[in-house]
Amino acid sequence: MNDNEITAPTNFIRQIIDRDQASGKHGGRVHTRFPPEPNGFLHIGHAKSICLNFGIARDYPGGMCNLRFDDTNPHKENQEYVDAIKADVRWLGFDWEQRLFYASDYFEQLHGFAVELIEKGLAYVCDLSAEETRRYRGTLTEPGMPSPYRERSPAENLDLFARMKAGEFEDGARVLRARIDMAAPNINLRDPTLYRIRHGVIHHQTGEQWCIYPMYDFTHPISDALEGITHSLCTLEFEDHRPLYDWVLDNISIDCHPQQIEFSRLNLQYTVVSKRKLTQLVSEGHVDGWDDPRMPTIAGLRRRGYTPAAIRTFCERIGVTKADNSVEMGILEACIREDLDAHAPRAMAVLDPLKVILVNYPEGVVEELQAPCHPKDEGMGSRTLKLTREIYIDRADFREEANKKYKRLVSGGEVRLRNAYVIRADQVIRDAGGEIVELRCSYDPATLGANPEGRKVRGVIHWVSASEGLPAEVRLYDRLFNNPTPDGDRTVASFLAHINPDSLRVVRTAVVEPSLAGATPGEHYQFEREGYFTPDGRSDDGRLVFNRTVTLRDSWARIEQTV
RNA sequence: UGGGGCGUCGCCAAGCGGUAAGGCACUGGGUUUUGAUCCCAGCAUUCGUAGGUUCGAAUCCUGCCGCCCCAGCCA
Repeated sequence: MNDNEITAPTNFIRQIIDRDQASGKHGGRVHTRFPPEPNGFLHIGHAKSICLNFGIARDYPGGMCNLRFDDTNPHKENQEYVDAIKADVRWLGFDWEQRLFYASDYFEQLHGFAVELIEKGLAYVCDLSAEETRRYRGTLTEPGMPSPYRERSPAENLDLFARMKAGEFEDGARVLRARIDMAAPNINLRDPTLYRIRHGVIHHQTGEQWCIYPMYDFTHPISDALEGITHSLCTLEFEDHRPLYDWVLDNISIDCHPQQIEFSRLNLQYTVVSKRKLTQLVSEGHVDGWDDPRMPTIAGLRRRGYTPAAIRTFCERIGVTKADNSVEMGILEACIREDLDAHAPRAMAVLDPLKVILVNYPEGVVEELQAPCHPKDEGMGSRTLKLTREIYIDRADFREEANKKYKRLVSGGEVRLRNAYVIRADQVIRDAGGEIVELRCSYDPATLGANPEGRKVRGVIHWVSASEGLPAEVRLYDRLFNNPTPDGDRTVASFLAHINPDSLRVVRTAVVEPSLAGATPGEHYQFEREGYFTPDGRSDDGRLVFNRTVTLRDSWARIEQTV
């Protein structure tokens, strides 16, 4: 393989499409769709589907991808979710152009196809209760029993279905069912429900126009066909539904038959990617909302400081297969570090301040120093640092004694202040309790942009002026769960048992360099030696607030443990 | 014990009968005013397993084992 060759995304679905293109299937068209149900926020698993569907549309000549809300269950859905989903898809960098659809756009047509099935004797109105229906369905190993209403005439079914639509029956009193095979080994084919009655709900798109709502298995294939979808991509759990998808299209008068292809959903370690569980985290207050930076939602990742490019890279890296998977967080983290390392301007922030007085530095002087915003990208310009007699360094960057592996400040030792001078620790000041409260250091005026002669400094540490620095609140996030598969543990009652109590640490004492005064949400910074951070508005008392996106890789952490 | 899927390095994943890509992680070494980045090197005689077909099998066939999904008037 050539060095410069970029491996284009390849997966079994694209291979199928390649073959279809070669054979002229679908007239050479490639048309996909992303069909979320607006009953929650999009999460990283949806991002995989979005990147797959929109990515295919982008990469094939004339390819298109629709955004379609699968809104057939008004009970759980609402406009807030519709709006959030649209915003998230756009933010991820994808465009459905003029093709924004709702399954509810097709309610009239769907109804017409249901009537057609009834007329053909392929659907019937069933009066069994939900409970009875379940009993009649049989089990995984035993065939079901035909409903007593299965042999109703088309005329009677037509009449009953019309009255269902007219609102004559209560919720649950009757349903419309496909008439397929009650003994089918595939349970989905045992006369599945096509329509149910739902009174008193206001659908976010159709209001109170309907009191009967079509089921997914009936709606989805028809919606796909109506939109001219060529490849209908969905997750593995729908594999068993494919015969039904095909049955619907084979038995109604429609001239398009998309191909359903299933792929495995994403499982991300140390989190949950199930809308039900994410909803529970939000509704029970375990997190602050759908956009809590610990959530694997698109909104949460955005607020955490993830970029669309990083998420897209991630989706490309994890690939698309039919194998069950459990993706390590490390892959997602590597993607965001890669993006931010190249694009985030650098800054200095001290999270756990320890005051340092530069005893030989003049009082009252504010020295302006220029520092590059990026060590490798001069185009990113520079910012002004302000050095004063009193500064802060991080408590972890000083030790009274340490072996040679410790490359920071030690008593009597020298270290460089990043982008500034070399200093030497001369004296440690303690409070009554013996805790170190201040360091007296001397700086070497000859070391600005130059190494000291004849000596070697141990390392480089970051700092912020005590008087010129800005107070800030920094939120340090960790994994939301302390178990790699919180929802796969059958020994606990609920995945909630694995919530990490330390997933959020709020640091209110941080001080950041003055150039960050105008930092705004949506920006990304690398706080040197600390990690990547993104502004998150202001605290109640007006302090800057930063969310930690991800730490820097830290090989010292490992070394330190072995010392 | 019905039906549908899946099993290639710690994780993800190429491979599609010609003799195991790549990424993440990990381990060494180099550069470095971020213990970051970057660079260089190492990291599956083996593809769930047992047979078979073949000059040749991760790729084809058969058996076995393991894991996932399905009994909503959810999607």
